[in-house]
Amino acid sequence: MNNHNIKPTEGEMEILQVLWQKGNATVREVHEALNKKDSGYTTTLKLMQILHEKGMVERDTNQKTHIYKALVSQDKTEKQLVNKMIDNVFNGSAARLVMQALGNHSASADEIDEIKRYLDSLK
Amino acid sequence: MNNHNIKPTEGEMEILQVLWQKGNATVREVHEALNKKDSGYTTTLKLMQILHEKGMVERDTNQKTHIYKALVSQDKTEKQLVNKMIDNVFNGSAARLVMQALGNHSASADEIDEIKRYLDSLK
DNA sequence: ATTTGAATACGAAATAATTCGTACAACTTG
DNA sequence: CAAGTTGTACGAATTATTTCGTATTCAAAT
Repeated sequence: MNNHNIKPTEGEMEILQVLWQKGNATVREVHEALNKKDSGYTTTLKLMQILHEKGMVERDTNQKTHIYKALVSQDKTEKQLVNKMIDNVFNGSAARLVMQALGNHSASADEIDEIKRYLDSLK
Repeated sequence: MNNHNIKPTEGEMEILQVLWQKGNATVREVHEALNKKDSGYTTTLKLMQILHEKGMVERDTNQKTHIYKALVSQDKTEKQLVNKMIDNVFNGSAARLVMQALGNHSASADEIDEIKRYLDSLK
């Protein structure tokens, strides 16, 4: 099995987000998308280089300005983080996490309908 | 407002879990509940002392063996972590987190039923 | 061609988190 | 009561993560 123990740090996750959203991007684009006032350009660069070392992103170095692209799948990475949270925080109960997530302002009526439809499709 | 920026680390969370579950416990009880083969008793002790410094737990020091109890609410702490994940990982969409959590082996048929009942109760 | 600006490389400092070693205090119990 | 056991205290080592400083390269503009 391939992508076994990917465990992006928090900083790495922020960058992966941007790459997933944009498809591919330069360091500057990522840095600006993140719009961090508390850390500089070279910090973002370094983090992206680390992601590359770890094999989580690839980059095209044909031009002077490298272009990055995520190699790890958004879906798998998300699942991994969610599973980790289910284990660490909710004692293994996916249901408890779901209910905690829904007992939130964040879940609108529309979202709830969407989830119900999804649940039905699982049957 | 009181509990403003609680952000337990991963190790701290594990301990809080045990305290929430047991109501209160000694360091040894927590350490054994965690059953970590890779770190010793004094590590658990230290972490619990840090939790105390940070005001997340209280302890009864009347006996030689101190008895710890969580001060932060399980519900609030869980909500905080879930909201953080919704923001950081799912771009603000609770629904996406829920679906990711359910598209898992971890969600059994029983759990799915339970969630459906819960969703109905929200209407 | 020289200067300037924007990029990468990368070691190392700064910060955060975990883990441990060891001193010492308080209770067994033989 | 002496010896062993179990506990806390806490500084310091270790490890992980983030951040930065600075050298260097490349390309564009003067």
